[in-house]
Amino acid sequence: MARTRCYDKKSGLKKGTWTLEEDKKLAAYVTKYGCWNWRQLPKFAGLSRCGKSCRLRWLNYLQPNIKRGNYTREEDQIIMKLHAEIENKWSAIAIHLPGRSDNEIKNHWHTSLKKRSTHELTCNGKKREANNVNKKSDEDQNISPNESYIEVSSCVTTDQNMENIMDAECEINQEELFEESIGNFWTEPFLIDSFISTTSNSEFCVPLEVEYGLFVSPFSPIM
DNA sequence: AACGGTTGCAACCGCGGAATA
DNA sequence: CTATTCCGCGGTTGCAACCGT
Repeated sequence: MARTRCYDKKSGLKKGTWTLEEDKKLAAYVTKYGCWNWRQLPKFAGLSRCGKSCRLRWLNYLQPNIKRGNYTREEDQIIMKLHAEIENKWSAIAIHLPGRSDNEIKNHWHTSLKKRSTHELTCNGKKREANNVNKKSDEDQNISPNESYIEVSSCVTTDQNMENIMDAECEINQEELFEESIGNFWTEPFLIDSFISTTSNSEFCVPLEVEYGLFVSPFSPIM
């Protein structure tokens, strides 16, 4: 599944699959002190990793509100709809799917949704062609080509309710989303709780600014 | 059972933009 | 204004698991 472990002699930094030990260290450190500086963080957290790698690992895997497992039909529909609108803006799409990282969404798109989308486009094309025959009558009834298209594209949205759900989803106030995720962050019992309990604070080196609260990340529990 | 091809996903890489000196 | 540093994003890669023959 994951890459085999390797070591970059040039930089002296480790690459490849993260071990449970590394996960524990990173999760415990970020939870306690926040991500005040990704580049410096691994040094203080006692990790032989580059900052980018730590950031990625945290965002895609260790973050407490991260949702794992199968995508729901709603999630698939949201992704496909947003991708049709804004294309490969994965981070923007991820905003509409709390708990899913941009990387995860991107992977999901490339592995399954892309094929489905292509298939459905083909399917729509055929339907649209067929519908062109009836276009004239639509115009007579003051129905725009778009409306007509939406109507026949049942292949994409077989359930009108789903469309409504998605539209509502898109209108969710971003502040609410943020508050919700922060709320979950602090209140839900997470895997990392056990990490923290098993990782003593004394294992970390902490910059004075962080230690004494001179610098506080907005994501830090110190807040 | 063995093999080769395909799939799913974690992780890396390079680039661009924002922030800072 | 320029140079440098850092972060975030999107594309790509590599590998284990799965599947079909």
